Amino acid sequence: MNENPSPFRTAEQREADRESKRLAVLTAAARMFNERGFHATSLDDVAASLSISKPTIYHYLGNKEQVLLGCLKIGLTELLEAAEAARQAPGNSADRLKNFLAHYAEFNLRDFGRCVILTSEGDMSAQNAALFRADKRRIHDMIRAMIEDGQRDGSIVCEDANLFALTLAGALNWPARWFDPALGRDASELVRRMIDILASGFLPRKA
Amino acid sequence: MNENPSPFRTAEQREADRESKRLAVLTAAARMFNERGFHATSLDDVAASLSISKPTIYHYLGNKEQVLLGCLKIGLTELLEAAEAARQAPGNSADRLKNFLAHYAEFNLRDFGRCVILTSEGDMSAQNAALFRADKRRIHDMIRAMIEDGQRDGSIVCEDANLFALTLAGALNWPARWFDPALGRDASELVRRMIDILASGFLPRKA
DNA sequence: CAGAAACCTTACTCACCGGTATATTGCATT
DNA sequence: AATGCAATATACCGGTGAGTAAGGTTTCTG
Repeated sequence: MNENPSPFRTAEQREADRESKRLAVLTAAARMFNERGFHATSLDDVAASLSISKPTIYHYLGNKEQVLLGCLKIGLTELLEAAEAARQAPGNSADRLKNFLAHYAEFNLRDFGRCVILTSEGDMSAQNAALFRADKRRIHDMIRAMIEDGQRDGSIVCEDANLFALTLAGALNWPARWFDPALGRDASELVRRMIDILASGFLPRKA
Repeated sequence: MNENPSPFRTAEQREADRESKRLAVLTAAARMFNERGFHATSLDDVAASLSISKPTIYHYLGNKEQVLLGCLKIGLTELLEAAEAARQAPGNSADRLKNFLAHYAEFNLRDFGRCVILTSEGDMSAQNAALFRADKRRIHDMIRAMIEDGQRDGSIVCEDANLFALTLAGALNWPARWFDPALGRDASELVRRMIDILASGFLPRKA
C-alpha cells in the first residue's frame, strides 16, 4: 500500500529480496521434484521454469543436493513445529491426534510437504540422509507419544503405539503419490474423511 | 534328481534356460530399482551385479523401459490373480478382504511387488503409463468391490468404499518404502497386525 | 567517483549412461 | 562339413546434465 518513495532499497529489503528469490527457486524445484522425481529433474529445467539460467540457481544454492535439502528443511520445520504445537492443544488425546493428523496430511499435499514424503534417502549423501532420517524419526516419535497419551487417558485403544503410528502415517502419506490439486478435489475434506476412516476401522461397532 | 546323461540340452531346456536368465535380469533390476530408484540405477550397475555385460541385458530385453515393464508385468499379474482368487474365497466379505489385504501387503514387500508400488508413471512412456494405470485401477476396483460386498452383507461398515479402498491400500503400500527384510522383521506378522489396526480403528469400542 | 560486491549470463568441461556396432565362440541343424 | 543362430564380450557413439569459468552489468559503500 505505502509506496516506497525512494528507488534505493535498504539492506533489509535487499536481504528480503534475496530470500524471496531463494524461496522461488526452492518452490519451483519442489514442484518439479514432486512431479518428475529428483533424478529426472535437471536444474536446467528448474531454471527454465523460472526463466532464469542455471548458474543463477548456483548463485543462491550451492548445488543440486542443497536445493533438495532446502526444500526438505522448509517442510520438516513446518511439520515439527506443528507436532510441537499439537501436543499442547486443548481436548483429549484422540482429538489432539486427529487435529494433528489433519494438519500433517494436508501439508503433505502441498509442495514442500510432498517433497518430504516423496524424497528417499538415496537421493542425498549418507550424512544428510542420517539427518533427514533423524528429523522424520522425531515426527514419528511425536505421533507415537500422542498415541501413548491417548492410551493412558483412554481416548485411544491400540496394542502397539509404534506400529500404529507407522500405519497412520503411511495411510496419510500415500495421497502425496496420487493427489492432484488441479483436479479440484478439496484437500481438507479428503483428509478429514480419511482420518475418520482410520479412527473407526471397518468392522461394525455395537453402540 | 535324475541326472541328464547327455551334455546336449533339448530345445525345451534351452528355452527354460533363456527364461530363467531373463528372470534373473528382472530380479536383479527390480532389487536395484527398489533400492536406488529407476533413474538412479544404470543398466551397467544391473549387469555388474550379475557379473555380465550390459549388451547381455539388451539380448534379453529390448531397452531399459522394457526391463522396468517386465518387472511390473510380473508384479501386476500376481496381484491381479490374487485379487481374482480372493473374490471367490470362503467366509464373509470382511474375512475375504482381510485375507486379500494380507496377501497384497506381503507381496508389496517382495521384489516385484515393491517395484509395482515404487514405480511412478513418469518413469515410462505415456502409452505404457496408461496401461500401468489401468492395471492398478483394476486392482483398486477389486478391493472396492470386496468392500461393497461387505457393506451389503453387513460385515463391513463404511461410508465411501472408494476412499476406503484408497486409504487401506495407501497404508499397506507405505511399508514398501521403509521395510527392510534384512532386519529380520517378520513380514507376515507385520502385515497381519497392520490389518488388525486398520480393521478396528483407534477409537474405543463399546462391546 | 572508484572500487567492491552482488547478480546474472553465455559458453564451456567432464562424466555418465542408454544404446549400438561388431567380433567371437560354440552348439544345432541339415 | 557347412551354415546359421544364440549368447556373450569389447569398444564405441551421442546425448544429457551437473558443475565451472569468465565476463558483463547493476548496486552498494567509502
